[in-house]
Amino acid sequence: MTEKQEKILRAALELFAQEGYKATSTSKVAKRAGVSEGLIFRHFENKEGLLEAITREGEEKAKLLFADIVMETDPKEVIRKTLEIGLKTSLNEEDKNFWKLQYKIKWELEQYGEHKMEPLQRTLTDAFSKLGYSDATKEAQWLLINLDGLATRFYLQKDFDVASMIAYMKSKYKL
Amino acid sequence: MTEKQEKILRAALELFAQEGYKATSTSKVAKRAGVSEGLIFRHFENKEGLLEAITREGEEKAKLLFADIVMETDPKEVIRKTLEIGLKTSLNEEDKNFWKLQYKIKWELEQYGEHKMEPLQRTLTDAFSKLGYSDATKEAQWLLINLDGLATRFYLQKDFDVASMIAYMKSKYKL
DNA sequence: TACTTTTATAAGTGATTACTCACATATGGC
DNA sequence: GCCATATGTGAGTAATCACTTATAAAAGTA
Repeated sequence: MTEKQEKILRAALELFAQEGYKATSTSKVAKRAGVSEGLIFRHFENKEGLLEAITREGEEKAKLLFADIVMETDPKEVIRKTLEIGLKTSLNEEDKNFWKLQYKIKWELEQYGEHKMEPLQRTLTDAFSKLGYSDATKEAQWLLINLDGLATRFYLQKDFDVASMIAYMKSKYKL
Repeated sequence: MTEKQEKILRAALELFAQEGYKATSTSKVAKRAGVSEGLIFRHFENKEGLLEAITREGEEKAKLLFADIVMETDPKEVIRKTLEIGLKTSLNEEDKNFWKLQYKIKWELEQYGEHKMEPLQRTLTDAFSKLGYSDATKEAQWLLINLDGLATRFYLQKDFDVASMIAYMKSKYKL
C-alpha cells in the first residue's frame, strides 16, 4: 500500500461517510486526496473497487472489536461489552467514519450484513441463556436491534448523548 | 392535484424509496410516471420540490398515526399503540414506501427529524411516569430508539419478522 | 365563437459523471 | 547504464444529470 493509495482511501472514506457513496464523485475523491483522478482507477479498478477496499480494511477492525466479546466467558461481561461497542466505535474520527459508512451503505445499497453479526448473536444468546432468560434468542436479537437504534441516533441526531443511554441500558440489565 | 401530478408523485415515491433520492434521476421519474420530464419542473419547480411534495403528503399520514396515541389516556395503551406503529406502517405498499423513504432520507441527507417525534415522546414520558418508572424520560427515549432499530431491520433485513419482535417487546412491558 | 390561461411535450442547454488512454516519470534488478 | 515494470498524470470519452425553452394542445371563460 503506497502513500498515495492510502491518501485515496482516507479521502474516499471521509467523503463516502459524509456525502454518501453514490453522491461522491471520483473527481472529488481525487481532489481531496491530492492525486489525479486516473490514479484511482489504476489502483482500485473502479468506484466500487474503492468501496470494497475500504470495507475490507474496516472488516479487520470489526473482527478485533467482536473477538474480544466472543472470547468472553462471563455472561454479564458479554452483555456489558456488547453495549459498550457504541462507545468504542466513536473514539477516533476514522473509526467513527467507518462505522457511519457501514450504516449509510446499508440504507443506500439496501444490504443488511446479517452474517457479520452472527457470531456476536450466538454469543449473546448463550449469555442470556446462562443468565436464565426464557427466550434467550429473542433477547439477543432485541439487544442487537437496540444497537441499531442507538447507531441511528448517534450518527444522525446532533446532540444525542450515547453514553448516558448506554448507562441506562446497562442498568436495565443490572450491570 | 391533476391526474398526471399524482402519477409523478407516486412514481417519485416508489423510486426515491427504492433507489434513494440522489440516485433517482428526474428522467426516470418521468418515464415511470408516463409523462414528459419537463412536466415535473412545471409542477414541482425542481427535484427538491418533488421531495417536499411527497414529504408534505406523508406528514398528514404521520399526524393521523400519532394523534391516536397522543389522545390516549391509559398509559399501557399508549405504550401498546406506540409499539404497534411498526405494524401499522407496513400494511399497504404505499405507506411502507413512504416510511422507508423517511429513514432513507435521514441517512442520505443526515437530518434527524426529532421535532416530529416530540409530542409522542412527551406522551410516552407521561405514560411511563404514571406507571411508576423512576426515569420515565429515559425510558421513553429508549422505546423510541427501539423503534428506530426495529425500522432498520424491517426495511433492510429481508426475512425479519417484525410482528414476533413487537410481541416480545410487548411482553417485556407486560402488555 | 374568440381569447386567455393552464397543461403538456420534445428538443434542447451546459455541467458533471465514471472511466480510458496516450504518455511521462519513477523504481528496481541485472 | 539499460531495460522492464510500476506509478502517476492530464486530456480526453460518451453518457447522464437537473433544468430550460419554444411551441403546441387542452381547458376555462366571455
